[in-house]
Amino acid sequence: MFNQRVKIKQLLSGTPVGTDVVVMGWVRTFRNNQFVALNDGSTNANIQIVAELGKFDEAILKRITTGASLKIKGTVVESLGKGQAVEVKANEIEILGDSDAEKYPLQPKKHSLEFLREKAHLRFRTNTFGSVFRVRHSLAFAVHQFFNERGFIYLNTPIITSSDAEGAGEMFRVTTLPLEGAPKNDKGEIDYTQDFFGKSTNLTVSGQLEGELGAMAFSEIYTFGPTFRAENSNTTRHLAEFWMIEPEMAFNDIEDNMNLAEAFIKYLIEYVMKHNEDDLVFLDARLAEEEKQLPTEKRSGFGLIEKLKMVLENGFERITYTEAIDILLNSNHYKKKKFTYDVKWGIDLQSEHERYLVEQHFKKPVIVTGYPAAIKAFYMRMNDGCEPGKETVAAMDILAPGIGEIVGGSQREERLSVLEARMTAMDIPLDEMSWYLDTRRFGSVPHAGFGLGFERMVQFVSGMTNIRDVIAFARTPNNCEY
RNA sequence: UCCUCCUUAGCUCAGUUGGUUAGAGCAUCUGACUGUUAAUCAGAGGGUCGUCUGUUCAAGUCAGACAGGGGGAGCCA
Repeated sequence: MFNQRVKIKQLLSGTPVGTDVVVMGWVRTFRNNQFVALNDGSTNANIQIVAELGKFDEAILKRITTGASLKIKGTVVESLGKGQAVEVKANEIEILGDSDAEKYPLQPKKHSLEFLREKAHLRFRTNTFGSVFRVRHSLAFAVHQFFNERGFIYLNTPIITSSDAEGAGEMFRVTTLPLEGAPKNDKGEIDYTQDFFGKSTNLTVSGQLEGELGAMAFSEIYTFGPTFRAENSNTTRHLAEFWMIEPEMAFNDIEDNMNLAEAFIKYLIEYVMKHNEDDLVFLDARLAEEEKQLPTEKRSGFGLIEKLKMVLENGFERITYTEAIDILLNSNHYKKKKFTYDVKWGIDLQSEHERYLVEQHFKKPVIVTGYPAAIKAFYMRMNDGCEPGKETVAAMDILAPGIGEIVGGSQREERLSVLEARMTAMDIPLDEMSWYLDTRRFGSVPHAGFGLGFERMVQFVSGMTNIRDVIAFARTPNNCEY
């Protein structure tokens, strides 16, 4: 058996002095021809390997370069140096893989995130991305644990869909038809009956509609999978391929929905604070360093861990859309005409408005409910007793400081006639959506759900400002390396 | 897609009003040192100044187009 090694995280957290160990990892630095800082990704902390002078061949020592992989047999000893409590005194050094020092792009120094983005295949070996992706893993694990503890069924909704009624964004087409000379029908349009599925298909933009079908049997389900949007979005918070978590709960209304979403976000944060303390401490310091470079007015004013604690300790502010508009209209910001976009009832809130509410006014996450029906999707439940012309739906968005919309959800329209009327008004073909409408025909119940953008959650918890730095291989317009 | 800024050594960046042979730190290589902590010290190599076109006696520097990237907006999660 090759692998009898001890992971560095475990080694550093209490392997007794005097133990013989096997350690493997990649060289971060090699100092003084004697001291190797070795890292295996289990933690940002390195184990110091000591190669005593004269004990090893010069030829072997020459091959210990940044990025090379080593297998070390040695003994755990108390360190004579100051930087670490223990170190491994090497008896055997095996070079598993060489790393040409002239070509290896990562140096023991600070690199820009932009540079590392172009070296996405190697950036996992840096402290920042080590921490980010360990935090991402913990968040993913916590997602499953949270729902599992509450009896939710993990439902895998399809990646390829024929439904194009969702309206969540531009879609990527899935086809096996040739680009040149695709078969045409009598109308001169591409004949999708000859395509692989016998119809036009796309990559999913949301698993929600299928998720609702599951909720109508299991009571509570969640999805957690990749989602695709072919929007030409070039921002720090959009990806063409991203991961989304979409719980859907029967016998739940909009308030239950908000309660669950808030509990969920807090659970995720709490989990990471408990299991990734070292990584958060590192990311906290990294963010503080980054913010030092910013002009004062762009700084968040508090640290990463401080922010996460504040979210855990304080409830999310809950306001209606109408209240949000009033707050904006009464703000000095508005009176001094500092908003680029005008504020009045009926508009979709612009990011500057959301940011004002979250970052200036409340200074904590805000849940906005009761949006105008005209600006929201067909499946959201019409609120009863609205003033004519001011119809609202039971929608809710959770806005987070620095990220903006992190959750979008709603109570769904369970009344068949109301839903059909809305779909007709919005030109959504009822016959194609018959399978969806069946949920309202056969034992319809009040139900609700939401979508949480996983990468935005990772951004929020890690403090990374660009979404491309919290997914392993980012897909954005004009960028599909690896 | 729109607005805006940027592109000089492997990386991070200087480069004055257009003017001789384009610099620094880190990295790399060579040597020294040997309990170092992004080791230190000495020396060396390393550049089609994003690409193309133009203005000019002369362009890293000025202008235009294109490409790539950052930030912001819209769309949203």
